[in-house]
Amino acid sequence: MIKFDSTYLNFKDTLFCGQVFRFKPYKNGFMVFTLDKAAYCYNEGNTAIIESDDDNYFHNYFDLSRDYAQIIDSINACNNEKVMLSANTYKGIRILKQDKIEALLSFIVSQNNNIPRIKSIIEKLSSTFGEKKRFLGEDYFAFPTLQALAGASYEDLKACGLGYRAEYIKETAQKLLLGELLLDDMDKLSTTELKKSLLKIKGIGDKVANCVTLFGFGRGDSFPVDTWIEKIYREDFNGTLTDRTKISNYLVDLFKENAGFVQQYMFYAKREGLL
DNA sequence: TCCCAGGGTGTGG
DNA sequence: CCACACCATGGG
Repeated sequence: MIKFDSTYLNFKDTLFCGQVFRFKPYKNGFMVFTLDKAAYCYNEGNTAIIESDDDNYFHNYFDLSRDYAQIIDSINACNNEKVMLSANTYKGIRILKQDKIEALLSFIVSQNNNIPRIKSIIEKLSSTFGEKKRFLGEDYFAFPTLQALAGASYEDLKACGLGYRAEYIKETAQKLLLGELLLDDMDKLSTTELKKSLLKIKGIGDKVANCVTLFGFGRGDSFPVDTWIEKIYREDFNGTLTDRTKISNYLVDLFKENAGFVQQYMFYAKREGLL
């Protein structure tokens, strides 16, 4: 069990802010699934509590070694009211350090899709192709192995709701399985070079690449721009650019290594109606 | 029925 | 380089 101050760790906001898709309400909090692991997470008073069978893994997963007070302080020096309001309201969000492969495949699913459907597709992929597991008396399914996804038929993949993304998932799983894509070797690349490498994968454009560098590789100098962020840029930054790649580059340049955190605070704030 | 969703690819200019 | 049709699917 892990106990942690809840000032910068709010499970509801961290899970619902759109960075992750495998979790469900459970008792006083949530059950969170990643790869083949599970954790029961809840806030109680000023304490955040994580019960799992692999505390080391979840300590890293929830990014517990990072000083979020420093990030919030740094953002509060930016002199932009909308940015500061978002960050201070949702300072309980942490950027999860997700598994690279799970993040990459999950955000391929996310393209031109909405969050409830992304969740349901990934759940169905897991229940169809993943190993059945059990934690705290609850059944769940592990994220599918590369072997399972690479060997799946398009028919079975589409039955999970993937639509035209089925071929992206299968082809990417095959490349990962065969070692044609070595994500761990890409850790040493600069973020610019890393994005360039990810863009070579069919099904990954600038937005998904930014999600993978941020949520899978922990690169703060990423700013995924989707329809919501484009709206924020237009309405809350009074921006005039229309090309999403240029908008992303502009915002990364503005917030540097904290860009990804700003992105997530504001994305959630916009969706929650705060902005 | 059309529009939208954490967009991307392929083609034609 | 840019514009635009098209890509499955389900909810509003």
